[in-house]
Amino acid sequence: MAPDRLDATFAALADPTRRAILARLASGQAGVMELAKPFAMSQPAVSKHLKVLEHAGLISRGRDAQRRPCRLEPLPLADASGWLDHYREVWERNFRRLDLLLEEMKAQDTKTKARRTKRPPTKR
Amino acid sequence: MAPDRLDATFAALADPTRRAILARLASGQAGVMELAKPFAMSQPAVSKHLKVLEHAGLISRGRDAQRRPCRLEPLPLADASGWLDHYREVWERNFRRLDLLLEEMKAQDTKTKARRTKRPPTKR
DNA sequence: CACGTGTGTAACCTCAAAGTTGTATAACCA
DNA sequence: TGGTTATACAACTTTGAGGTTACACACGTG
Repeated sequence: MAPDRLDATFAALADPTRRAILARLASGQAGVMELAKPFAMSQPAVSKHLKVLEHAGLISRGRDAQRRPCRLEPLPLADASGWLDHYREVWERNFRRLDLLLEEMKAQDTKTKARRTKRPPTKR
Repeated sequence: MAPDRLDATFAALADPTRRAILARLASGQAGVMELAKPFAMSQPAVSKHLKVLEHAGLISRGRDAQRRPCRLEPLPLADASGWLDHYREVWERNFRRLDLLLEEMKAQDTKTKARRTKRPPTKR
């Protein structure tokens, strides 16, 4: 799973227009005009979004006369999902191990020690 | 789950430096200097990345003397993961229903019909 | 108090993303 | 053939992301 691939996938997903396009494509393939209709934006703009999605491997395109229908390509979604799940799992394992608490205790200890060695010239 | 929130989350995850920071934080909280060490980049640059992550709600920050330790905040990860899983599921359901195949058959039929009505003046 | 350390902020540069309009290409339709 | 439809491409503008350096501020230490 190349990092560049994840870069492209997450960057593609960061735009609400592109997520909406993917959502639409989840219910079947569609042409550019059909995809562009719901958006207050020109057709070239949508074509650019499609190019981004295609470059990220999230969609692929076919031919039907002068139309270039788009279809969803779920593998990059699976990769991204895998990355997220991996780190969520790691985090939860660490949370269960109470590493966080231990680190906070250590920090607290350091602070206390520091305060202790600093006390002498203060009020009293 | 507001769309802006997903925007911020995915945008934050689109940068390899930030993903690496999150990976590091998965094994416990850390200060800015500690996080900056592995990267060929200045401390302010790392601070900017941390600001992005914090704004996306992916990390939160505490106080330990002059240090501002960062800790992973997994909820946005769960949201993003949920979005991905949802659309993967929808896509797979559609795939099982063979919608794709049906649409391709329909397209094929249209093309055939068109070719049929166009034939007359051609060879034969 | 003076100093070093850890961080945040400001001003700046560069580049690419996201949109626009206008035009070209390609396939169907009359 | 000429016209319409679906799409791509090119050139341009604006905005923001990601990096830099220089500097300010807060806090613990000698």
